[in-house]
Amino acid sequence: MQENIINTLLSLFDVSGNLELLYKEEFGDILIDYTYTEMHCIDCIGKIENPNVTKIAQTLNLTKAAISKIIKKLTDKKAIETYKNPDNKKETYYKLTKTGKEVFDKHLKMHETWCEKDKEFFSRFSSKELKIFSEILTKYTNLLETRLKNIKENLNEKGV
Amino acid sequence: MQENIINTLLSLFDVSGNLELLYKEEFGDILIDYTYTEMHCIDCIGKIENPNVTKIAQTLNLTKAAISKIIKKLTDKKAIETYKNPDNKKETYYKLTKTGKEVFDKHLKMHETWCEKDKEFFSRFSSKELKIFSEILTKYTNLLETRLKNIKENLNEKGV
DNA sequence: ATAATATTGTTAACAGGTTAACAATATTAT
DNA sequence: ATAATATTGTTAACCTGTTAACAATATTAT
Repeated sequence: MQENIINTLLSLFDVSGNLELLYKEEFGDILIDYTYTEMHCIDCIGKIENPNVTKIAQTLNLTKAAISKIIKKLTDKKAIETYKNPDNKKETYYKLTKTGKEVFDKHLKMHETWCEKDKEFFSRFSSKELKIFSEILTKYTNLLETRLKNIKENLNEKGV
Repeated sequence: MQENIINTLLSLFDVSGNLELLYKEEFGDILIDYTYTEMHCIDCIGKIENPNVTKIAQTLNLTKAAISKIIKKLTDKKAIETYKNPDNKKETYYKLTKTGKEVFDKHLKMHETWCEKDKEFFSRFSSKELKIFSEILTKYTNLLETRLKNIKENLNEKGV
């Protein structure tokens, strides 16, 4: 049984590497002008408080260098614009333009559609079953997340 | 509840994008001379029958171009060598050298260690709970796998 | 106050993948 | 048999991310 679960998890990991493909075929029309990451960056900018390169990078689990480049593209596409805090000359913040807001809304809609599909799938199971599933899944995910976080912190410390 | 599960799945997908990091910190010493994909390529060559670029690509869910490059590196590192079927001038097959076999064995060992850790985690739950978890996880994974397969087939057809 | 340290965001160089075009060989249809 | 089609594996050009080095600014310790 456990062997079984572990193999299934590996398959799931494998599939998840191609989530972008699923997304594209589902929402290709909307995604035409923005890449997967660009859209998530827009989502992030629309959601967090005073987003700057560093915060976005942390949220999306990417490097600042990567975000820096994406920001440039989004600026060129006029999806975002910058603003500053007069007390801080170092940090630059971003907000959505009208265009950016439209993309943001479309993405929200996509996300909902995605969730609907998943919900339909899960509605087949009893709430008791779902509770058990959710509990184990959450604990397993937390385990991996914790391990990852530790590794990343260690890497940073070594960097110092 | 379902919302909850969906979000957890998204977190898990996110983590799974960094599996390589977990692997590296766990098995860094062994991985020093071979990248994550190179190792999986070696694993593949050790496991499948008459492996050629095409088969390996299918197994690892990568393009032939990617495998072609990795094959070159593994050949340079003397981890693999080629052989031919006298009846077929087109296909080239690969097998592990002694060095390659050593890497293969190490990888098997790593995989076992990985499984042990997971098993330890799952041993906390009752077999009834695990059964439910396994069932839902398998069905969900199959759903995604099927959807992905269809998309990839469609892409190929468009290519024709 | 000032020196030491840390943080922010950019850039160049690189890594590892993709797509598209291709030559060589195999397979299929006629 | 031969022509049309498909498959194999390589390559060049590209894309998206990373690491490492950096200038500019903020923060902290003395």
